[in-house]
Amino acid sequence: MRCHLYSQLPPPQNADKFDNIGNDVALFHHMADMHPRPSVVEFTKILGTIVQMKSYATAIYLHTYMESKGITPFIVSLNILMNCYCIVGQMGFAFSVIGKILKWGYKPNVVTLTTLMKGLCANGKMLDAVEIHNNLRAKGFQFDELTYGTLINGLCKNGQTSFAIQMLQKIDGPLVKPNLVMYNIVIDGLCKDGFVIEAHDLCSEMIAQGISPDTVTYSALIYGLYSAGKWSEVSLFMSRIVDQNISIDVCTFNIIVNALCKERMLSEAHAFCDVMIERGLQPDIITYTILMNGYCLIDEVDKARKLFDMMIKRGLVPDVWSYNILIKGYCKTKRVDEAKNLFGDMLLRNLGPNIISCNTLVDGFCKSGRILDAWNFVKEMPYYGRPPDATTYNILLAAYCKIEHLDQTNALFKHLMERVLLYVQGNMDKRSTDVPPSISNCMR
DNA sequence: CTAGGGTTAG
Repeated sequence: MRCHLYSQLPPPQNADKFDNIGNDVALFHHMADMHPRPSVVEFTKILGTIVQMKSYATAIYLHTYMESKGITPFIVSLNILMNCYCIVGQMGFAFSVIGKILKWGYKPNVVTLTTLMKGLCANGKMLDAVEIHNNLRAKGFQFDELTYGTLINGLCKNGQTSFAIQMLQKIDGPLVKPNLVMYNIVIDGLCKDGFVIEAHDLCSEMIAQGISPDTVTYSALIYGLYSAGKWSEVSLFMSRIVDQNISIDVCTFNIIVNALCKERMLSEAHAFCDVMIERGLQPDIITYTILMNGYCLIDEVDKARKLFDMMIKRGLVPDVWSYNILIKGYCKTKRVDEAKNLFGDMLLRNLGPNIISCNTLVDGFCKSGRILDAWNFVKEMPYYGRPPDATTYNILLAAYCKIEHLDQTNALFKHLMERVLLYVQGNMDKRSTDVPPSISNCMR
């Protein structure tokens, strides 16, 4: 079976990004053959550029290549290598970089250890990170403010906000002091945990310490206040921001606009966008997506579509999220064919889909009573690079049970159960290999 | 002179 939507896919739009990396790789190879050879600092600069472009595997490869060419790495290039292994989740290799550092006669420095700890925090080894800190601290190793920022963030993101607060209070020494970034992380953590009052108190404490809140602080607090339904406080903040001309960025505006949209206050949301534009800030793709979501929430899909088209006219490239919101809006108002058209549009422009786009459509077909269309679409999904997952089968089963009152002799139901069984078995054999590698690389 | 910490939408 072949799907024509898939065969019409244009070449990947990030092709020139690959070219840039290709240039860097070629330059790196070329430099390795030059006489006299450039210093390791020059090689390291290229590694840094490649890491900036998030091509961690390439950076790892080039460092290995460098070593094979007899170029002695130094502490900075090894720290970059450590960071790459941490980001791709290869913590075993990350630890082996410590061995390399010692082998070449260097000592792991504060950057090495901070990078390693960040990797541990991000890969479910929070306790190991804290333990490394405690052990080395007991031996007199001096960490800096970036280390504590990393650890405090790790604690908050791993559901240990109270521990993070303890750490924040404990580090108040002559060499390392709590700074704005640390406070912002904890304030955000408290807000996300639903402790808005405590977050607000911590903010006051921070101000008392002589640290002024910035746009990140305001973002976290406003997000927390509106999540907790504290609307009078949110509007207090908003009017303070407008009256005192407090400098905030697009991100903070987006949080406010989102809060207004969730409350179905679309005209107020538009008014806030105007304030934003008056202050010289351009609405970005997230602003548009938030507004579109607001219109879909009140079933005004055509207004959402208008915004979508306007956004494209302004030269912004929609992403898979903005498509998904509009697809969901069409499905919700039982205009599934328009949703499917948009889905095809997304495919042709090579901007998706992801599994959520697919499941939204499946759900849309089901909710419109078109279970056969839903089923046919599920069969197409592997050709879009998104084979059905557990959610897909949940949607189908729920819809089926509702419509057919669980007639177990029905052929479609039998077929569906077979597929569910296959899916479960497949996941037992090889977890997380849902996406075939061939077409998954252009998806997000 | 090259390396390490924080915020937003489904």
